[in-house]
Amino acid sequence: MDFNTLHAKWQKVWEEAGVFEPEAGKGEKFYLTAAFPYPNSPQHIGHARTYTTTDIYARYQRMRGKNVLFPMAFHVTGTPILAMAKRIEAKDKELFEIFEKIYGISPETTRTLTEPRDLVMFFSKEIEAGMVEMGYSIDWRRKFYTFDAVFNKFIQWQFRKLQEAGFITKGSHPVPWCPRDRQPVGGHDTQGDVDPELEEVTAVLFEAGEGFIPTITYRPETLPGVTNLWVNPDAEYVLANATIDKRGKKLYLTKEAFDSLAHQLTLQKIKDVDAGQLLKLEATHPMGKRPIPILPASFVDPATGTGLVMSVPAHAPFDWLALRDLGQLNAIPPIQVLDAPGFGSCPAGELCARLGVKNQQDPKAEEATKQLYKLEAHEGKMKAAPYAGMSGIEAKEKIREDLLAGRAGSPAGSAAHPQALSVHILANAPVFCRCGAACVVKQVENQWFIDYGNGKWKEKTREALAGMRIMPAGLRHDYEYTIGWLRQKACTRASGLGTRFPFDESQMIEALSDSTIYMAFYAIAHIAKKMGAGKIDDEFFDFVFLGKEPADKKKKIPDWLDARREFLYWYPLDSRHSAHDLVHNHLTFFIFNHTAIFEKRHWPRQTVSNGFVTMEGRKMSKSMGNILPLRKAIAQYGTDVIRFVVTSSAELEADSDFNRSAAEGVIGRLNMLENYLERTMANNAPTGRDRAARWFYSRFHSRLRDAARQYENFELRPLARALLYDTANDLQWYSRRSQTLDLREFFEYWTLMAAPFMPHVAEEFWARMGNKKEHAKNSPLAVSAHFPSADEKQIEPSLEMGERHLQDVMEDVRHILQLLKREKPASVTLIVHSPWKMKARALVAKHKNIKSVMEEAKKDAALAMRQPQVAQLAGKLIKNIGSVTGEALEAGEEKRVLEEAKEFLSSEFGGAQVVVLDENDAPPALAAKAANALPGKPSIVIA
RNA sequence: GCAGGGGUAGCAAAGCCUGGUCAAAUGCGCGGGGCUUAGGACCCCGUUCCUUAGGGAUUCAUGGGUUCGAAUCCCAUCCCCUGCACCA
Repeated sequence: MDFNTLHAKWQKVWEEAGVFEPEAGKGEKFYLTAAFPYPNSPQHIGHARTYTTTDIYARYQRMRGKNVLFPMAFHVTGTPILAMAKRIEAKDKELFEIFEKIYGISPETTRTLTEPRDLVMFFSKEIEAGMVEMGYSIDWRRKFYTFDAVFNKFIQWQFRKLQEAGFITKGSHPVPWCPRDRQPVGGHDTQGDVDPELEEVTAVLFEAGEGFIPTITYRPETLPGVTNLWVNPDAEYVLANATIDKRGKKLYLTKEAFDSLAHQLTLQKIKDVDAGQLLKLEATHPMGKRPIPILPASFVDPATGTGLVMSVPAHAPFDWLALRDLGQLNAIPPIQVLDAPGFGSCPAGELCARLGVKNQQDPKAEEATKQLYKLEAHEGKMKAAPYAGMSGIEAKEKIREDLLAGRAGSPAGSAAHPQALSVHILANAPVFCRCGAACVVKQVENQWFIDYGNGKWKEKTREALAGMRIMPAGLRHDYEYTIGWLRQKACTRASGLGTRFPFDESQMIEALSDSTIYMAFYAIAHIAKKMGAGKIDDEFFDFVFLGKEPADKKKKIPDWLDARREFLYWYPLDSRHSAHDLVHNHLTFFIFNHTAIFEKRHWPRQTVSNGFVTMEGRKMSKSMGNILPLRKAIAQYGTDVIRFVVTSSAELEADSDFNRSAAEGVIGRLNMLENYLERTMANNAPTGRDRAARWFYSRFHSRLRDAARQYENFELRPLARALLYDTANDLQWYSRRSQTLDLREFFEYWTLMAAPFMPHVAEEFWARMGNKKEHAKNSPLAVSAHFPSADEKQIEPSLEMGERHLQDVMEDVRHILQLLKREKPASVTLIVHSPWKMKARALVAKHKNIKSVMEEAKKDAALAMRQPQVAQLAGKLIKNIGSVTGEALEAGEEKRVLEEAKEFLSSEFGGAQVVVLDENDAPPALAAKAANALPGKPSIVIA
């Protein structure tokens, strides 16, 4: 089959028939959407997973007779496209290389894409073409871009609604920041695409000299154990005035720390301070007011934190090592704060000794630190009041709180000055901006938020969630958890494409905030586009989405009514699809915002999240260069093959793998099916339903029976397996077993069963079978045919069991031949057990112990007369009790199966004579053998 | 740290909820055979170890437990993966 001509051929037919352009109001609707793409590069096979899953569902629902709407648009909001355009303008070598090597875009083409809008149009066209080639049943009439003027109006309306509801707030907020570009940095702005990670830490303030020495720590709970502070003797320090809570406070910092922290604290330099001067000072412990000496240490990095470090030698291996290196361990004895199991009064020292850590430069010091932190956090018990008895983790939180409130160590709990500051750092520092500057943390003022922390809103969202179907079901917990911890979400940025923030037009609404209710916009997108942005205002949206009458009734022109009708018809959204990484943000925001804006009857009904796609078992990444662009894959393997592999090689929630051999396996089986179809259509195939044919149809119809449920529940992997692999194996067995080839009925049903997965192949098969169908309900096109239900009359479990029995017997015969090292036996005699053995088997299955079996056996004439044999048989059966509890072939059926298969068995065993006997009819010479026959296991005699 | 998922034969991956028919599906890989001038494709058989009659032994991260019986249930331990936001 030539897949490339196949998809073009049928897509044209579908387009002409307009099957993907549903009209509102026609019958029962089904509305589903998938997360729209961000067009900053062509899509790869990973993107195909979500869209194909969505499309399979759409096609299935269409075959259930629903009026299905599956629209698509482009999400151009945000900064990455701007950043990319800039890089192209700067002739960024790496980017040009990625475009050329991975996506096959020539440098000449790339060079022209310096305008963000051109970039968007270039890639969105590419993506759209790929989606069309994939056969997605999308209604493209509703396409839009999130920078379209009409869409801007819609989003501004949404934000005014949020504002009215009290969900928009303003405040300050820490962000990763490039001091040179004076812009926030995301992962796409950094060298090596590193995501800057923010972390909140505690800077403890020690009074010293003219002001305070701030030291940043992850372990405030060890503060009572501070014996000294560390200063890097080679670093340059400054004294700076910091404004904290509108009060000035003088802080000592390294120059590097000053430059970095100035972005999140209000700092003014007062003067330079020599490290030597600092070393002469003495600090005061914030909790006990005891004097703390200041000592030199080389391990202190001037660029990390404040460039000054507190020393807790009892619990921090580095501190202990540094003190030892200075020879000060005796002069400054460690102070124990936590009791840890297996350790004495100085865990850090003891651990360093155990691990043989040489000095503060030894890499093993790092390991010791990790080990000890982990142990003490969980199993450590605080010694000092008022924290005595708390674990390390509990104390950490408590002490931090007390320090920030200025009440640590003061029994009265009097809130004086804060004894510590909360500071953000880059946990994975150093991170460099593409411009080369090291990134810092900036406290952005006047930042706008959507307040997902609002309790009432959370409640409403939980209510919406409770009414939704979540696929896979296990993710419900994740949604609940996310709703719980969501707080204020920064919703604006200084730059980017998209929509201007209505309450501060200098700000742009960021990407996760303008994509929460756009599914409603699709419903009216084609009408809004026609009307134009100039004719659209808040009253329009109020009317269309909320049913609120405009002040001036004359505004309600037909377009308004049409839009309202479309919205009421399509909403609520029946199914929302995305990859599972969006559960924690987008999908939860989506539920939140629906409850904020829309009436309850318009809240969403379902979300479906799928895993990613790996390439030959490895994660796809630019750096590994193993990204397979979708359109390249289509050209190579064909649309339906990709659709099938990406959706069926793993459970919905797991990552699926795309690999050559899987794709080739699918192609091979499709070719085989096509081959069978040709033979079926050739009309000279011997028809008629022998035992093997009935077995085949029994199996097929039970699969078909399960298929509807599997489509509905996204059990695509087992469904796909049944559809292709198991069915192919059955076909092979059928054709090996039987002289007939009666597959017309199979193909009519199979084609429709496979159509959601492989619409092009299905359409082709459907057409080749002619326009008169003999079994399934006919329809001019498979795409709009009715999904068939199974013919349950053809499902015969005993037939399947019989065939299974035949295979078991064949396996046993083969095993024996192997042991005998024989290839061509002269004869194979199969001796079927006596009827009384079935009775005995039933008793064993019931009682599961010999004693009861024998008691029951006495009551049965046939068994009572041969008690010793019954006992022996029961003993044998009980040894393998599992095989007895299952169903067995009825009496007589076992022999019938073998009798009917004699000829087949003979040909399978090199023409041997095959004889089937009853145990009672066995000749005396075989009597001993015959006695071994068991239900389900005939005695086999090979000669 | 918090939350979630996982560790099964050479690899991938089912089975686990509802214990027994599980030496454990299926696909790939590998070995043998058939077909073929040969190769490929395709078909058949095999793929823990032992076994000249369909049998036996030891396996499902590790260690314990429950049970007549555990890959499946319970406890503990070790290891791996993902997300934790202002970023699409």
